[in-house]
Amino acid sequence: MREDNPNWFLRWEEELPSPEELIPISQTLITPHLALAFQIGSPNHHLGSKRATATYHHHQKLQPSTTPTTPTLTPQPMMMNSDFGGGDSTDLGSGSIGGEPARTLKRPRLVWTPQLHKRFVDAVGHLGIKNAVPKTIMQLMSVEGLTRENVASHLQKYRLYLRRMQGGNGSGISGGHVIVSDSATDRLFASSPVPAHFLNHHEYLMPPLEHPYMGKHMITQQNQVVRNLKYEDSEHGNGDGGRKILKLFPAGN
DNA sequence: CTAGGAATAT
DNA sequence: AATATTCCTA
Repeated sequence: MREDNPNWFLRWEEELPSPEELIPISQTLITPHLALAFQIGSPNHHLGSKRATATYHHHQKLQPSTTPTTPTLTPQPMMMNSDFGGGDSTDLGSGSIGGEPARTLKRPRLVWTPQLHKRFVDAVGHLGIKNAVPKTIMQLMSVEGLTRENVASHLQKYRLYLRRMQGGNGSGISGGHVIVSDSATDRLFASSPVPAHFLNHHEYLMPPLEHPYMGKHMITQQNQVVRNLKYEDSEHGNGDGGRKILKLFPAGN
């Protein structure tokens, strides 16, 4: 029962409760509008204590691994499970009531799943260092609902991770495989191969691979669904189903 | 005014 | 620890 067990993930996975068992608690019990109107931040009570078994708020649509037809990304802790017939229609804050999109409503904390992170790394890897900035990354990832801030924050962390790795490890990078993986913090980051550009102190070199998608839809808004991206898929620790356009939560719009 | 990035805050 | 928000600068 160690975390260093290479199978911990699988084991953990098997013990995951069925989705039905963990979706009941949700912030969607209250429509975004009502919540806003009544100034109810979130159904989450802020326990002044320290240890509070975080009750996951809000759920997402299920993502059948064998059915990549529904590339709805799940920001929630749940990856491909066994069989699960398309259980969707769990409209999150899609309260399209009145016609006023529940903007100004606090989005739930984004959970960077390995899948999401993979997209992130892919994007960063394909953009050069020069172009790997929050906005661009966000656009390339084309995850609906993902904000620039989300990416910026993650990018900051990611860079710290890379730095830590350059300094205290010389024989880290070998064709894209890093061997250092210690802190739990690094687990997520370690789940995706690190693009060489960021590790090698390449000052400023690295011809940014132009994507046919880039430069096309330079939308300043994040509510736009961009084109399909073709991502290479290398299965590593996570069982990845399919990837296309990911969707976080049907909030805005 | 927009956006990146480090520093803080939760 | 993981994300979010704030603050400063380009």
